[in-house]
Amino acid sequence: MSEVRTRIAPSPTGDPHVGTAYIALFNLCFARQHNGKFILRIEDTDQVRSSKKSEDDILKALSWLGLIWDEGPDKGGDFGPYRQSERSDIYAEHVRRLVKEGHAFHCFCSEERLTELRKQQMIDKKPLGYDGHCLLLSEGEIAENLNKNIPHVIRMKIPSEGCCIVKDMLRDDVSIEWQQVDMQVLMKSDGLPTYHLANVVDDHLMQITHVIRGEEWINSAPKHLLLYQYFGWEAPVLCHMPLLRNADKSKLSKRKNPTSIGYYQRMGYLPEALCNYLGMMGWSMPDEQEMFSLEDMIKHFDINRVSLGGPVFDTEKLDWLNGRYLREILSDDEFTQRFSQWAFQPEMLQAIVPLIKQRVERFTDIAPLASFFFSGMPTIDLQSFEHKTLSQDDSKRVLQFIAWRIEELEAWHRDRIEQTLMQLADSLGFKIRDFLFPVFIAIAGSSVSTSVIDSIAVLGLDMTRARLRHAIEILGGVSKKQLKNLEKEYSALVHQSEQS
RNA sequence: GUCCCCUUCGUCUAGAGGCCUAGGACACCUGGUUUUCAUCCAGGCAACAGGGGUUCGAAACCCCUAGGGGACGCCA
Repeated sequence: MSEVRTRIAPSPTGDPHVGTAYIALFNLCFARQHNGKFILRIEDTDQVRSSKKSEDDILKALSWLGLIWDEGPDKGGDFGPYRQSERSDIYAEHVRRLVKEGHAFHCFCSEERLTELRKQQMIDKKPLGYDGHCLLLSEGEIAENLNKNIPHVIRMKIPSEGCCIVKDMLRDDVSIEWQQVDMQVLMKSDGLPTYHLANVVDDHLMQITHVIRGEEWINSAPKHLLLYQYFGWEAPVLCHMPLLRNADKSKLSKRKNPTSIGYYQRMGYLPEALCNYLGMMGWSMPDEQEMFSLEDMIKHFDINRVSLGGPVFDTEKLDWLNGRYLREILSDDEFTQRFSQWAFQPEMLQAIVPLIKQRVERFTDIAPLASFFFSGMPTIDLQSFEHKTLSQDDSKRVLQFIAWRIEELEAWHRDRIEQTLMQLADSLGFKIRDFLFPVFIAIAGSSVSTSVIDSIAVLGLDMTRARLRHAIEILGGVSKKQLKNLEKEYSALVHQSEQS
């Protein structure tokens, strides 16, 4: 049998996600266990949302966790380039081939038509998907449309009947009717491929033998399998892992949980502890040992020990594990070293110094003033939020709106944050000073502190959101009913500001 | 709405028809150690979603029901 090759294929559209690390870990273990290779490929075909910054962050985060790849955009390999944006020609060529061989077709349908179509399908209680409108176009009409430069996409053809059997390493064969499968867009109107096409082409060209990915992909597996068939390629073995969950069992999301790897780094978790913890999500060592290194995991890895129930990503056990690493594994010297590495990161200090410099008279003033940058959640209670004009409900509302507002920011820059907060204060009709009061408490634990906007910029999205959420909980939390009302008010607010 | 997947203590899990009166761990509670606290140690609480089969025997295999989740984008 040929060499085992697995891959992780993150899309650089935000902060590095623990889910990415989770899937990377299992791909890495599987590959290593079979003396195979583990590949990192960047799926940046979404031109609008992808960024180089995010790509760099992902590479850094995975390295920090010790999840090292053998081939990737930064270290090359025999099957490059490993960044999909650099492989456009390859996809274009493959799409041409599919069209020529009659497996794919041009589609000139407008967005409006598609939206309308979906609406109608919903009413008719039919599966949602493309209706094959452009399939009826004659060659002449297609040529004419192309000549006129009408924007178009390429869609794949799907058998009209029968069903597709998806084999999976972890479960029984999954059978999905072709009628349920959409005529997926393979190439967007910007000429770039969609995930489905790029993924299949790359996995084949990069000789990936085992695709270990999240369960969310099961339903699109038929499309992928069909593409392999169209191309006449052998499909890799598929394996769909359970999804990491929020406490309410929904798919792990940043709205309900901190999901960025950077957050856990900043919260003072050791990479080996986080890695260990991810390893016990849906998997266990044969002897049920709970503390194990990446090497241990690779050595004893058995993909069949993956259990299918979606594990709740609950940090209580991570806390306990991390504590054990800290006090049982690290020697005093190592502890010292690791702690100073964590605490004295030049980047972080350089960001903080300008904020505190003008407020100190001695170095001893620094710790009390800046400790909140290095802490987890601030110690605050209901009394902390007492204010002469702002009620606790006001505070709660302000914090909730800010939490929602900042997650919509496309870039995390001080000025953007400031602008956003000012706008929000304005549209809520609060004085800036009053408006920022609960924010100070939530972020710094005190209203006597460095600029809260700069502090937010330094702390980052996930840490900020975690503190806002923490503060909201202290203020009594938000009931379902309240949440509904707040959401209503919020969307009205956003609507209003969009119009002005 | 349509389809797909999943279901063991609150949480992570063990369990491959008899070792199951269901084991371990976190959390929680109690006690001990400790000048305090933490650590550490000892103990306790706590689950096979429900119903029907198959079988001498079911947590495990099959069916139904319920619950949860996911997918249904020119996002990945």
